[in-house]
Amino acid sequence: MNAPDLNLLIVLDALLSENSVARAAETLGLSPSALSRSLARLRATTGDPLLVRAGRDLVPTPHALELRVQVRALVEGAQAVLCPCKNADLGGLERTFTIRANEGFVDTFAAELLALVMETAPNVRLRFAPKPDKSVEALRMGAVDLEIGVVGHTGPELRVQALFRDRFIGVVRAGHPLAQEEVTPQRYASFGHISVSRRGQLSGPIDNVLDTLGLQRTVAAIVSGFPAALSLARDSDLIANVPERQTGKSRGGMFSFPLPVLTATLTVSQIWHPRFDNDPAHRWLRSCLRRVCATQAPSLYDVGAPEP
DNA sequence: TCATGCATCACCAAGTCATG
DNA sequence: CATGACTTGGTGATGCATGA
Repeated sequence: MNAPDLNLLIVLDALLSENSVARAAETLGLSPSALSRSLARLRATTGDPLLVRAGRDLVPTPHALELRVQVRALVEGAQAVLCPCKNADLGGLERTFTIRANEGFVDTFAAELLALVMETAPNVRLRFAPKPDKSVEALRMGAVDLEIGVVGHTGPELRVQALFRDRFIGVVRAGHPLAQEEVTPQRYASFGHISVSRRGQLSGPIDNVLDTLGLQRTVAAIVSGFPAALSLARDSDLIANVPERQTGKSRGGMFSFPLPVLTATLTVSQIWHPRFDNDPAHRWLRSCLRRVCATQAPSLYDVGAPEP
């Protein structure tokens, strides 16, 4: 039996990352011709064209797209095996971790997390990326190291670990008429609301609950993040509905109240790709996040799962 | 139409490995 | 140890697609 040349995996990984023979060659320090020949061997080995011409560019075949994530994980796994001690020395570790989290989480936890990280690994940088969407592709491709959020439709292979529970509360400006008396569902619904939605959705779970009570609220504004909602509420008579734990630092001087309608609590989790399961530096970062979240939300930190 | 960028092919050199 | 087959990567040439 002829064993396949495993070096071809590295070539395939570069090709599927760049979608270009020339750029992949540059990445690997080879000539375009040498890489083109490697691509020919890959085609012969897999029995699939893998990349086909589309005008001036190359585009991956469906089979290549299927292989992309697997090949990336294999190459990174091999690199981890061959350099196992590279990341074990946290004091000398130089690495940038990309954490995708909403602004509220960054406001609340980033400073303490950074302090904890710097204590052990002074050369590590944290990049907090916005959440334009909930695409799992960035986790799969390694563009994002950790995702922080409520688990939705994640990829089946992704690892999830609960960090803390949160709940939505209502927030209005100081001196708001709502703060003068008990907040009943009727009074709550009678004021204008600010909806937080990246996709610009007008209604959500709160509307469903109000609907069962025969009530309807008016959403006067839609914003993409919780800090923006609080800022708008501070200067208007609108009600912002935000998660309690992730907005603690931004609500100073405002009136906060439990929602007068029953809504589900949120479980905020850290989510990562299994390729990082055994990466010492990644494991350490996950433990730092758990520690910070446990410190900042001790009464709610009762959902933690053991680190795999 | 022509310049440019890109992938691929033909040919050559260097290294590896099996064989006598 | 010498030799030949095989593999891999480089150079240069070629063909194709695109945009000015």
